[in-house]
Amino acid sequence: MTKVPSVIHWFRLDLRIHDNLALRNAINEAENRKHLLRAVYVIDPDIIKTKVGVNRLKFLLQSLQNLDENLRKLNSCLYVIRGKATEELPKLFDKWQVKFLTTQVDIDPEYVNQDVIIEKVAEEKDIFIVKRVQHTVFDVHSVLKKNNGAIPLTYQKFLSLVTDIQVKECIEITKKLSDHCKAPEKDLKGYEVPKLDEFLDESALEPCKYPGGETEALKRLHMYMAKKQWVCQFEKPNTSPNSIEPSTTVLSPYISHGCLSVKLFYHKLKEAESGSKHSQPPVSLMGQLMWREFYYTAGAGAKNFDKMVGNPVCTQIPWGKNDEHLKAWAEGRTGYPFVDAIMRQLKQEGWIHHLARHMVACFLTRGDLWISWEEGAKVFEDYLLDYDWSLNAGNWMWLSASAFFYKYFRVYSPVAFGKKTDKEGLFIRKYVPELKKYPTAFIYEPWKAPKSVQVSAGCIVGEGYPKRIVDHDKIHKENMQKMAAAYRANKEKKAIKRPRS
DNA sequence: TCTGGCGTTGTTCCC
DNA sequence: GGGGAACAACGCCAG
Repeated sequence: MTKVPSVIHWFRLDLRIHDNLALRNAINEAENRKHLLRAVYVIDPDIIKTKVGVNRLKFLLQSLQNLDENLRKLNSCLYVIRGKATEELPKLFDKWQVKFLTTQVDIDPEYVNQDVIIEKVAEEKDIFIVKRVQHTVFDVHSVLKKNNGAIPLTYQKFLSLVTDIQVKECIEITKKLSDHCKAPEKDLKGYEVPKLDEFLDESALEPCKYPGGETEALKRLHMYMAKKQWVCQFEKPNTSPNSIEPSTTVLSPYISHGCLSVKLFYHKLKEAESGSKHSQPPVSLMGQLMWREFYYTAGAGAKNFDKMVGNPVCTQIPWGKNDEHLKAWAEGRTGYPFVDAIMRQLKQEGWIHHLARHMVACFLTRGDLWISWEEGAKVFEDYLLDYDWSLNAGNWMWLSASAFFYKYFRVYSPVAFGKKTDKEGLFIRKYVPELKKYPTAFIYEPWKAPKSVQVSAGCIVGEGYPKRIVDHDKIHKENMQKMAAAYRANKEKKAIKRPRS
């Protein structure tokens, strides 16, 4: 057992040293008490096998590696604990004589449940815990309180709640940790940052398009914020879902892992916008950030936000089950080239444009396949680098017209939608290479190509590329009727619940 | 209690 | 090819 007691900062979704108040609190506490600072991250090897896809795992490990490098600049380092937080941390509380623990506030039930257990253990062991809101711009619980505990159900309503809230300045850690607060190097044994090959075979992975880490995050942020005019003119609906290079910032994976502070992003946007005419929420870049806050607020306020049943904001829809269709969708072989290209980009690169998410989410749920949004959310959880509990559930509910958005008759066409921004089908040609020689006239609808054209393009529909698993023109109309019926049933149920007095 | 305005990002047809 | 209207199938919220 160590003689000198310890202060822990438990990193979770705040894999950075900039604007990390909880980390600064831990450092200051260690200095004042003359304790050792232990910066820890807990990684559960089992979760990796089930929920986190290989690309996201790689991103996470790169972020941890970079975090360790940045901590070393502060005369500290990162301990990576293998196992479950609720089992491993209590052991370390004893081993390291922990007196003080800091961490960030999270709303993902997985973290919330962990917190309950850890806080109980900490209380028994007389460990003081400090939690800081630093994964959202606003404290979502105080936003809910401001709305009398009700969940804001529209974006505009949410904006009206936060418009007069003063956002605090970012904080920096300017002083290095004193040598006497630095834990001995030998303590690190067994807690080193994992190399990729500890968890996966790197050779099986695609080249890394978006490397993880705080350093990369800040580089990316500054690159975009330097383009003041671009920032001020940004309007999301005018960006392209199917450009070969992303038409938006791709800061999302860095934000979801906390490599980038949302508060820093907020202030940088304010700075870029100040003194210039600029676009406004919901379509502006600031508007994008506010969408995130909106979903976080809803996710914190609603029970079972990531499920249909027992979720107060979610319309109950009798989705069907079709594992073959689900699999075809997830693997990018629905027979609709635009849908398949998007799903293959997602699987390969871990990121797709927001409107591309609209396209495939609508297709899976109310548009074509009539499969529950919960199934789609699970696939996204696996594949997305920027997976985020509340955003994922919120957006899936939006697209399936289960909550927040109700115009279910607006269905994305898997043929027409992509053409608006990519007539030639370059995006399809890249991600569905078996169709790359198809003439432009048939690139979105290869089944319409005469056999001779299919032969000369080197790919027969039904052999080299799948036949359509559904007929969109027919099925989307049937699904609209089902949506109408589900809405009617929901309305009747509500009327029974709240009878006229 | 009722009503009209409005909501980040639809499609298709027609001029 | 760009813009506007028809299509017909919405719920939330402020007044």
